[in-house]
Amino acid sequence: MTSERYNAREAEPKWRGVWEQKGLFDTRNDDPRPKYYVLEMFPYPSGRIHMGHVRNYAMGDVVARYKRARGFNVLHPMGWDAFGMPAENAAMANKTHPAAWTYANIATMRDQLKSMGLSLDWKREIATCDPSYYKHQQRMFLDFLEAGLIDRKTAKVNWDPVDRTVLANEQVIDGRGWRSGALVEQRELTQWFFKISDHAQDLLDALDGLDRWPEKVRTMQKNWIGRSEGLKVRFALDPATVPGGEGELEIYTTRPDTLFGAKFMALAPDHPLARAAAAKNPALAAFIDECKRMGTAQEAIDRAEKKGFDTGIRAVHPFDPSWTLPVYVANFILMDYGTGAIFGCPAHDQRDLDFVNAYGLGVRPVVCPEGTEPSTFTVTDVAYDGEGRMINSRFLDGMTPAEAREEVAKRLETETLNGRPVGERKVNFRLRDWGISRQRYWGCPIPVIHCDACGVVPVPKSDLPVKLPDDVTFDVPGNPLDRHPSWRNVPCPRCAKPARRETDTMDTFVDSSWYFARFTDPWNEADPTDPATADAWLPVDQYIGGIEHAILHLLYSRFFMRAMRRTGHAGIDEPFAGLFTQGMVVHETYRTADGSWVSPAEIRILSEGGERRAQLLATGEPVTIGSIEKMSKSKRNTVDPDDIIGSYGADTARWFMLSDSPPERDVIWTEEGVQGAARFTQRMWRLVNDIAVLPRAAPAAYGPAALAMRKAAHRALIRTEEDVERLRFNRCVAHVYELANALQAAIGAQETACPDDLAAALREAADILVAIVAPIMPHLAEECRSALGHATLAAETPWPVADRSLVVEDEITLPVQVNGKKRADVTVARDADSASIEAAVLALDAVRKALEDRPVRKIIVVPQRIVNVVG
RNA sequence: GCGGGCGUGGCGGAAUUGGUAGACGCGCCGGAUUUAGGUUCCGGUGGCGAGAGUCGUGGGGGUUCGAGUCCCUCCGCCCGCACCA
Repeated sequence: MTSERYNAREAEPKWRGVWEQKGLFDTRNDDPRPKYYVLEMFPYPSGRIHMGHVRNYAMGDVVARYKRARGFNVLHPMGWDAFGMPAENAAMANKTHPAAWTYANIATMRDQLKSMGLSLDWKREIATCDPSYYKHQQRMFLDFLEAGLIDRKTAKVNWDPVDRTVLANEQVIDGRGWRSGALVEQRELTQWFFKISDHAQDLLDALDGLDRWPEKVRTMQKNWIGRSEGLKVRFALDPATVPGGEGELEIYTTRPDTLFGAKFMALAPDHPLARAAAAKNPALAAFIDECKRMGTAQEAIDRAEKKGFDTGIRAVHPFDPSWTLPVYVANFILMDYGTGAIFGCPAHDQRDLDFVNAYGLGVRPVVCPEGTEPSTFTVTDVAYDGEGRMINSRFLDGMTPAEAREEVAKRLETETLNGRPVGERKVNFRLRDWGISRQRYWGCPIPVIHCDACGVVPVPKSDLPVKLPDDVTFDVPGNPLDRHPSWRNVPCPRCAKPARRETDTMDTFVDSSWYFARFTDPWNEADPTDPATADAWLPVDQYIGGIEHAILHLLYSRFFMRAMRRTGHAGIDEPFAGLFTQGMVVHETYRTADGSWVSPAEIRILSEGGERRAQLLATGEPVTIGSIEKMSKSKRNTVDPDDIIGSYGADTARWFMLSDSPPERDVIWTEEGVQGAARFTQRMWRLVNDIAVLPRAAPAAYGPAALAMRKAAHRALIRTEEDVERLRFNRCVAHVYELANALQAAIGAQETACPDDLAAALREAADILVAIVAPIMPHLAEECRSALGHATLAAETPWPVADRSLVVEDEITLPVQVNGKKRADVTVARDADSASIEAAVLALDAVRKALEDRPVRKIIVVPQRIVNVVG
């Protein structure tokens, strides 16, 4: 009976030292055991770790430690997503260098992560801002360029006026830059693009094979890729109405079945035909200008009402030369989707309906819902986009829309205009190419040189890396590389004449698109990967991170893996076989009377008669308890992991993080919850010490109490296995509590000396308890294992072998229902047949009473489950 | 508007996937130990009822011997995408 408390502050560093000294978590590539690669999304070195990191890395560490105990060769590495804007902002604000700021943050955060007791292979640590990393990224850029995976083109791009850089479509959220929050403008710039859209179909198809990804993420990617099947249709233009002899207008539609409901054509404001018409029509030109002004901000586009301008051009209906349609320029048509032109069918498209209602162009329904009389079917304010039968559509009448689509496609494919088919089937994707050029300093330089004579010349691979110059300043806005002559001006590698380096750097999402592959062989100086080693480790078996990367990082990585395969750096397509997206850490918010936010560390919670109140620690001033929100600096509702680890220990923080809330949901951080977790560490320690003093024995047989103990232990073991495999950590925690409760009850029930059989059962149960706690609270597990007299470390102890025969009961107690309501229990032999169970059930007083003399109509016996008597 | 998810005690959540609703934790109530306790231990804790019971998983309906779980319908909340032709 020990009265000594478990001292996490002393024990935790001690055990970490032992693990490190024995190199327990260093992973060898030549280890013959089956591999398991578990990876958490690597952090941006922002300064200090936050509770979100603690949650993320605690989850990954449980998986890593569990799989290691199960005999896998586990790869569990850590690195730093170290390029990016905040380092430049810090450099501007503090007159430091981005590298100095970044590496200092890395040093701090590495220590913090180490204090969590994570079983990481630190020998594989990488930082993306290190030339030893980005050198290989530049090499792959050149390989991709050779393989035709990269394009340089002028395109309308998203320009962030605050960060003064280009953003990818994926980085524009609600029309604003994902970092700066500034309204994004559209600009024409020459940029480097990864041709991700060439892989759209493959990226879409392969989603079906990612069965260990959350359905939600797959759906989001599916929608983002945005495949649609349709028809390109070329409309002849009435020669009398065109500005400059244009003969035709090509549109894209997914609803060719509604062609007989067409009421107008519409062009994007920057469509060539619109420009040509505007050249001769000042009013139209003014309208287009107005659209463009609106168009600079994505958000304005979303809110703008439907506006159009009649160009006076008439388009000829493909099925009727005598039928012409007005051609409008409209503000809701996008130049970069389809062909930048549409035909409008108001009856069956809400947008088109709004448009004709504004311009008085009329509506003609061509699809009639089943059960509605065609002659009375009208569309006024709400477009009908459902199924039905074709009407008002000549040779299509009576068909379903699907049949009509096929019929129209068939006819238009064979019809010709100017010697080419009028219609052409076309699959369209919403996914655009990935623009990677950024006008920033703190990123991976794009390894090309611009020569007036030779054009774009790749930097010879032997000259890599193209290192960032150190001597830069951030006192003026813009890209310091642009104004660094000695770095920028270089001879052309091809003709040796004066030339200029590319001063754009790569989007930081490029850095994170292959780091998981680099971890497989981070020491390789010659190549980005050793393909055989990469293929042996990849795909990542379990990837864990936030849902915010559902599209950006995960889609880019999937593309990059394919590109690496094409260029011989790996042999697989999909980087992440299993993906888990964890929830956020949230906390109550607090405000003083004047409305300013107060941090949890500054207040005291008082509870009186079930009412919770808060007051300021310093002054006693009352504080309002507000809603539960994501931890954020602005609302000051953060809790510093250092403080928690300092006062309670890493194990308590890890334990609480994984208790209660399912890992995919948000977890509410509460002081009471942490204290509960801390209480359990002490309880576990006492329990283990109580058992450690019991005699060691090898009993010949186990009595009922000992057997019950063994059953409880093996049941907890089996359930924990199931739940760790499915990442249901909250249930794992519950199993631990249940076993601890059972152990405590068994010890408490002993009034005299503990018999040998029970002592042995308790020791076995304690070992199992330590084993199932170990992945979550690894330091405490070591201390307990040592107290129980074992010489080996918990971290290198194989997972206990569950005895499944123990959890199979000889006798089982079945609930007995009468007409669906539980009235009794019946205990029968496990393999009792239905007839004997029925007899036993009918003999029960409670059953006879519940039946109230009604005859038994039926008895349902569900083996091992339940009995229901129907009377 | 389109797509996805969710709704269970005072709170976080379990429920073997159609089979005893509320595991486990937090909180709360009572008792014991303690000079004291923000320690530890024991007991209790969905509502109503003295009790046998009875009601109960957002509301209503259905399928079934049996529904938190399946179907229909309504209500509420959350997330993602959004003029994509």
